[in-house]
Amino acid sequence: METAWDERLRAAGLRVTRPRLSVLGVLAEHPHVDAETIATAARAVHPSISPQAVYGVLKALVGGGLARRIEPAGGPALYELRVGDNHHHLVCRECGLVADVDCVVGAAPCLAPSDAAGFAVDEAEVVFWGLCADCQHSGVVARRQHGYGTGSTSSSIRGGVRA
Amino acid sequence: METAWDERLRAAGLRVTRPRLSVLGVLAEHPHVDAETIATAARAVHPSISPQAVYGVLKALVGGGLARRIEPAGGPALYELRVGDNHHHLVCRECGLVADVDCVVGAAPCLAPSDAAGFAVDEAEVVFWGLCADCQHSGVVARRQHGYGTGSTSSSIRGGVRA
DNA sequence: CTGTTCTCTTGAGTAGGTCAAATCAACGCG
DNA sequence: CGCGTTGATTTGACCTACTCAAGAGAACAG
Repeated sequence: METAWDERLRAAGLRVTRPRLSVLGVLAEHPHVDAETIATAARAVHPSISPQAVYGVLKALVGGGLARRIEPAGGPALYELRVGDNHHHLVCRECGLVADVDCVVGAAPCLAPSDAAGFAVDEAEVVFWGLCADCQHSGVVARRQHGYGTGSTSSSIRGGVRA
Repeated sequence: METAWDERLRAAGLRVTRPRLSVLGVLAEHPHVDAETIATAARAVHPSISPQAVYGVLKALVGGGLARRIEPAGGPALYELRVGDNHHHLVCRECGLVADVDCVVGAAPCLAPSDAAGFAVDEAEVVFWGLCADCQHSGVVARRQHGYGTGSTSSSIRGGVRA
């Protein structure tokens, strides 16, 4: 899938650099990943990339509208390339797996709270919490809760299922 | 408002202690506060309370179903006493003010994503992002984004408007 | 009043970021 | 194609929000 990242970067007013292309490559392969995982995976392509560079790149991508940042409670921020289509997320309490869901009730009714209390709402963020198919069959009873894992310096790539 | 916190604590299988009553008192006055602010306010009532005690108390309260924890992206966790009624939140991007909103479309339609992708969903979390009435009139253009404030060791009490 | 058990205090440690200064590379210009 | 400007990356320090562990202290049943 030869995407023209060059053009998209330039269109956003950003320079085309190796670190940025590496990060975009990782994001294209793994729908929902945290910064650390991105750094690890990107290093396979561009070994000299530093963790802070990843943060910088991600901030630039989010700022330029090429990526979106989501922050599920109790875990690190995740990044995805799917932007501008108002979709939401399913998060597994047990393993952290994230899947996309299209907007619940059509276009953007989520943008209309029953009573906005004077707020000018510009975005509605919806997160569905539950157990993914695998974890349901593992007999586990939602241990994850919130709090950072049991010391496992996680770096597992959390693939996401497209809804 | 003389609430029988004693009974509610005991009903949840928790002991009745001074720190717990102090924290409950603060939460009753301020609908959506972070742990640090709770600690500061609680110290006015019970000076010897430690920050860690506050974390412990909050964990106990959440575990016992007396409080709820919400974690808006880009900021510290907030706690509230309103539990068990499936309501959602409006968050101001500028000042962080949080207001409650009742469930958008009646009972719990939020619990039915269009395609659950095999997940067993047990909760739907909805956050509406925008600008509160005050910040709209201040001519500011959403500077907050995410990231911890400009060094101000914040302790401002963020009151919440009941929707 | 006494003992058990839970809770709080104290202190140390951690993940997941942020910010600033200096080096380095992209790319428009001639 | 080389040059300079400007933006990107490296390097390194720092910070917030939170967790865990060990011991002292308080709550409550008997």
